[in-house]
Amino acid sequence: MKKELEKTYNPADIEERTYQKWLEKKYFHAKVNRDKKPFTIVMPPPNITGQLHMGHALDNTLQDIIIRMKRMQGYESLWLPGTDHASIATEAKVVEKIKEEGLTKEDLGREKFLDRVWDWKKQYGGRIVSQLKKIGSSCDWDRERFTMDEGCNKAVKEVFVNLYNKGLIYRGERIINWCPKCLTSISDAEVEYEDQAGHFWHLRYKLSDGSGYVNLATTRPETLLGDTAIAVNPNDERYKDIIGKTVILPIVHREIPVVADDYVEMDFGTGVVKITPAHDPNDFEVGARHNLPIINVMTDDAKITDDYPKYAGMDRYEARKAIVADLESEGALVKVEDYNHNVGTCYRCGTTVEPRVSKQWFVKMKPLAGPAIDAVKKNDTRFVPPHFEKTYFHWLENIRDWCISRQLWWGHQIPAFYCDDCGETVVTKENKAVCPKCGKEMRQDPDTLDTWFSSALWPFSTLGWPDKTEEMSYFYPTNVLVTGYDIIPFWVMRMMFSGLENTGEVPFDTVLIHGLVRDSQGRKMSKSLGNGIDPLEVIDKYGADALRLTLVTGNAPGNDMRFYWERVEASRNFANKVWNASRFIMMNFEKADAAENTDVSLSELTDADKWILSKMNTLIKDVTDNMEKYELGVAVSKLYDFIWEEFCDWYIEMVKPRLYNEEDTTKNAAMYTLKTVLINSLKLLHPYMPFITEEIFCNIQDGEESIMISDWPVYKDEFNFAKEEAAIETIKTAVRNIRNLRADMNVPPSRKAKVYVVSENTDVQNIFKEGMVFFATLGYASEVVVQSDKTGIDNDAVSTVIPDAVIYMPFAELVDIDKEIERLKKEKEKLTKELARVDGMLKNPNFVNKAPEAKINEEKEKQAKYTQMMAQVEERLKHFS
RNA sequence: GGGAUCUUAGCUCAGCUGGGAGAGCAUCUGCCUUACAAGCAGAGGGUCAUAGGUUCGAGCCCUAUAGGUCCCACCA
Repeated sequence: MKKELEKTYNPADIEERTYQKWLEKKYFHAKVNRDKKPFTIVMPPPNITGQLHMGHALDNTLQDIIIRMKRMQGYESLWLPGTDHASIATEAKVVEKIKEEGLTKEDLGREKFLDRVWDWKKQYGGRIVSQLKKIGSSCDWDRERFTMDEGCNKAVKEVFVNLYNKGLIYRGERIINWCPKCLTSISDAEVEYEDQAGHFWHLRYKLSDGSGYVNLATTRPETLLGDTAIAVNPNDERYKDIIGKTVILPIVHREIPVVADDYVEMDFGTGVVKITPAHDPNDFEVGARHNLPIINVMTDDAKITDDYPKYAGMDRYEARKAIVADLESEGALVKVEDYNHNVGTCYRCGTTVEPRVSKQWFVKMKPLAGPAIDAVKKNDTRFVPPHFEKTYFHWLENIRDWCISRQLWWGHQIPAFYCDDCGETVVTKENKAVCPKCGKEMRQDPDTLDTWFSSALWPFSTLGWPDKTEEMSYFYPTNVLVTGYDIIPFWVMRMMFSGLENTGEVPFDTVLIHGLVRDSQGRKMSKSLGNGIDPLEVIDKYGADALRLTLVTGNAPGNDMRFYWERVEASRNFANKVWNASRFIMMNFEKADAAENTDVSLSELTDADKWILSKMNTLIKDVTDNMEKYELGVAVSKLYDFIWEEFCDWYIEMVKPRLYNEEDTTKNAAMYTLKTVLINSLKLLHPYMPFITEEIFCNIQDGEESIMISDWPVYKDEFNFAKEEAAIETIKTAVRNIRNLRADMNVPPSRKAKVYVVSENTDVQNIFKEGMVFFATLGYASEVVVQSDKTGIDNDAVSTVIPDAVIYMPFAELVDIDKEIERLKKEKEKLTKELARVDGMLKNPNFVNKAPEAKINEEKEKQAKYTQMMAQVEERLKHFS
């Protein structure tokens, strides 16, 4: 035993110093060690632009809990950290920054701009990393990676070339989602739809042959400039005769055909749709089916092109107004309705995306999706909780090709080269290419890859792939991936098919899904609402352990949770409880230093010692089981209850008289038990609350240098004491009943009472004779008498019935007969109800015939117990009536 | 339109493969008992959304209904 602990737990100074110690000792570092089984978690890399938020705190706490347990269980445990280059977000940040200097990307040029981004990364990219350390993350920082480092770049090129050679990556002119603010294409998954109030403009088109007009409606009149047809349903009787005719497009006065296509819904609007293949994905497909021309009417930043001088340079919304006005003056506008519709927005900046036809690179998804679906169907990878595999299947089964090229500079440049002379394309891992046809030096595609392309390779690129490294063969496939359900389509899915395609194996055997941390009103935490809670603020106020505990208690995997300061307070209180229990134990060790480290044989243990050791033994088993099933919340609540209730409120209270009594001969046994239970509890708790457990462990256990590298507790048969457990539970019931009686009668603790225990059962008598001392300390008894009948007990004494015994307390002047009768009646009522239930079951022939025998016996025992207690209660009642 | 998920104490949520309804906070009562008032001892509070079904037995399994949340698709 070293030094005395402070009266309350103060996390601030302890956390910093403890984390430093762990780092110095290299406890987080994992090596290839063929003598041990590996356990691997690869951290979802936070964006370098990011600041730690509650989502990160939750995600990393879960990972840390798992990896710390596995490390203690003796696995070679690797938690590999890293950060993501976040192309759009980072590029936007740096563009913003150079704007302050009056510069644009183009002013600087690609190379200099990228230098600036790397500078930015150097300066701010580590911020999130140091924040991760604050919550106690035990990752192997020696292996920290970055999605744009050399190794990742090598992996990216390898994959790109492989997929290209297999025909799974292709370049094509397609309609894609374009963000006019970020000035890049984005993938389908990166578009977020939101309901927006808009209008429905009803227009009138004149048939070219002068035979009449056709009415149609649109939410985007400005795209009319690019219309190349109108369409009707082939089965629509109303329009049968105009199919194949042409109409005059208003304003533009272009002659465009009327085509028939199943895509058009007869029941919606007028049943006629204008077709703009260049600016609507559905129209694009209609256009493809009917060989319609594609007319792009907008520039990169969503302004009308110079092809339409009247509107040139106007952005889409200005142009809309101008065109609507012109339609009206031309007499082509029939009416305007209010209309709500879903609009796609860029998930990064919120700008309305503009569907646009352009030449991009795509990954052909169908052939890759199949194996990814099968792997989960075969349970090679399983989801926790399992129902998220449905989300996963849903996405993969309906997947479309993945647009992977981005018109950005920050990212992995596409390893494709073009010949400006002959148009030849070469895809290669080399940094240069010469045209195989005309020998000319080729120009590399200026675009970069979707950030998620490199993230998809993260579980193996970080382990050295494509090289055949030791790490790769030892740590891969990884064990568990921890992430939020919102990331399944972006990332989990893509890692799955990338892993299978490139390594032939699933990248992880388990996907542990968690929910979102919301504010106290259930809203998503967001910058715009200003309702976010900074985890670092929580750590400052209450400590990292309290934050971690708050994030994992009372929450089932995959469910969202609400953040309440009150919950953090409760966690902090628990930390303090653990602290003080430890303090109590250490104080007693100091007093009795001779007793310290004395080996105690099992025969010296009292019933109370055996009871708590037995409980602890069960706890070890349960907590380990729950944790291995990733039921982290369930596990920690069992721990919490055990430590607070069983250990602190019962065992420590029971053991006090032994510690305070100089003569007591079982003191060693008590000390041994206190220490054993405390150490084991601390170990089980360590993954959840690493700092406080380390601090206490190191103070109490001078031999070992860290709880982090100590052994995980295991269940031991010799600590299984069923009989003693039952005995102490009987004592606890009796004590609780006595306290109840006293509280009912408002007897202050200062007023002690003589307690009689009457039982005919000698086993029960012995239990109470052994446990007499507990009645004095826990039940405020002045004297305890155990006897087999009521001799010498005042008949008016208050009483309480427990199985096989009646407890009497003579409080002559305090007894309120009416109250006593009321209480007994309540007890009777309760027993009557229980008996009715048990009797009902046992009288039911179906139950007796069909229920398992163990269950029937259990009910029979209860029946006997309740019947016996009922008789006692009735006898007491008879006396008073 | 399709799918997922939720509905349990005043509030926020647990409840693992079906076998006597739980926690934290809040409320009420009594305690500064030499580890802890960030504490101790007690109390009250629930037709487990509704209606059926399966079962000896349902908060848990099945079906339908209502309400909430989320995801996907989308009618131009």
